[in-house]
Amino acid sequence: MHRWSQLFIPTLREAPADAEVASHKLLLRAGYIRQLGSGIYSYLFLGNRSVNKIVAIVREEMDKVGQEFLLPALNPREVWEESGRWAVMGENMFRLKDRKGADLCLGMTHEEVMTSIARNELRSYKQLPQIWYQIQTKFRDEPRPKSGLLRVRQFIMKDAYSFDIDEAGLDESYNKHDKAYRTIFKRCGLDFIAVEADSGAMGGSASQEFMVYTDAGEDLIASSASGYAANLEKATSRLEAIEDLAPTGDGLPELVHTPNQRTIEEVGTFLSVKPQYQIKTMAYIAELPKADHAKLGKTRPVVVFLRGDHSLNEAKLGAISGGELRPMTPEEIVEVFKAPAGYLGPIGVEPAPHPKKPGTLVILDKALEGRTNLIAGANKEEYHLRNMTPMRDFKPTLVADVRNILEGEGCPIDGSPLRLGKAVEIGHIFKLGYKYSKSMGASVLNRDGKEVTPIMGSYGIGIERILTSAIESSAAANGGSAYALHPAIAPFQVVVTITNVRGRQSAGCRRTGSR
RNA sequence: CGGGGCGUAGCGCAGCCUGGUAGCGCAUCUGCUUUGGGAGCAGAGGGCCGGGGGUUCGAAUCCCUCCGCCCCGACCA
Repeated sequence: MHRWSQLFIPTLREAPADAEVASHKLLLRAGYIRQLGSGIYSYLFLGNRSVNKIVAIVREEMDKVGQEFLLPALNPREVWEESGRWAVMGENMFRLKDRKGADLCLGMTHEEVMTSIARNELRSYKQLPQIWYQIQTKFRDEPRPKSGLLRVRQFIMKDAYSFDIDEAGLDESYNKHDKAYRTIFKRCGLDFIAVEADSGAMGGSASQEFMVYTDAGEDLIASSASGYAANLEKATSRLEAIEDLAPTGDGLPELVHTPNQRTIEEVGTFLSVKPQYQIKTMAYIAELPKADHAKLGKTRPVVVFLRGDHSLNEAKLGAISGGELRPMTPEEIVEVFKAPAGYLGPIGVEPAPHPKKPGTLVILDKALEGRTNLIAGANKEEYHLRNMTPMRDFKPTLVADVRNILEGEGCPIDGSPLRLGKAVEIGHIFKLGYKYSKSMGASVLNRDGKEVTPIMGSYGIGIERILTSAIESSAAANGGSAYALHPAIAPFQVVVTITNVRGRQSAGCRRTGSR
């Protein structure tokens, strides 16, 4: 039992001006945390109690599937060189030198260290599967720490790693984590949602993020009543069928004079055609990764055709094009299209025959598949074309889903309306594959006495994010100025307060309060 | 890193434009009163005005520079 009057709980009537999001203000005001620097926070008594309770829940559930380790936060350069991430992590990694001048870094994640242990110790398939986890402080020199505890440079993560003999084993380890995570978040009282995530350049076969809807979040996710849920970078939707325009003239592409009509809106108004009957042309340059330089060159033009009222999802496009995307300069546009922006379209653009072959990568968004008689730029100043029909009048390098879905569109499972909203990621489970076990040379002997590379998974939970997202959710339901935590993660479950000091009975209770 | 903003008492702010060495609310401390919903009255303490340099008789106020923090964009727990 603690006596409030003797505790250090520095509450604030007013939130410091630096605090923007609700959880940040409230954590400060309730005396849970204090800021030390950008993205660096001290957890005071109350904050630490909550964190400890969350950690206890995480540990309890994780002990059901794995074994707890504690790895060093201070890592020598060598292991990170082996995986290639000493270079990849760039500025995000805190680096330092020891007195002898040797390079060290502060761990941002621990695939390398875990794999080095696995490599040194695991010899036989009989030792697999293994699930090793830890609850430890991570360091990341974020480009922009923000929103209080939501995005910081030092935070507590539960990170777990699985080693299996084959994919079936990985599936099992992955599913165990999926289950454990759901239990953990439920016990913490969170209203969470599991979404399909972009596995990105890491090249894993599956990846799931656990998200909590909140405006303070940085991700956009879509979900529907059917149970479908996905990160916007992955989300697809069912579109209502559109009855195409009737062809004009002979039904073949027909030039229309459209002086000074450049945007979708302008052309639409000018020709009295809604945006969904138009083709939007987007022009990018992909700065390709070094591995592709020999084959595809340093950069390649990427041209995308979208439905007029749709917007491009750069993450989806980036996954297809590879490399970093940037918009074309006016000069580059003229080079590729032979026309200035405002009149761009498919005709005359030379598509690469295959995504892996050099040349302009031309992508037709799936939403335009099967459409006919669309309006598009003519690649000729002051002209557009009617009757444009994809695949008949032009062929892209490939057809792909590269658009952003919109709120209310039908979900791909049963067509029920999609809810789109910002969310915070509280956990992520990820089928890693062989990336680290291979690059770092981990292997075990299989049943046949042959050396095989174990397959890995990695799984993370942001401890503080459980706290912050819980507060964000509660604050949102209370007008932003108040919150309540689930007893499982609240610093205290019961506070006894005397409301009438004159009442002898209650005054006498002072010393007998319970936890 | 690019763009925007801020840095004056523990917290929230005013003063800066139109230089004359600092003020308000809350909090804190003392005393008295009060006591069923974050008390009232009276009094008190507390400020390197982010750091350094410059202009000036004189700088919180003007100029230069550095530092820090927040917000908007590329990352991820």
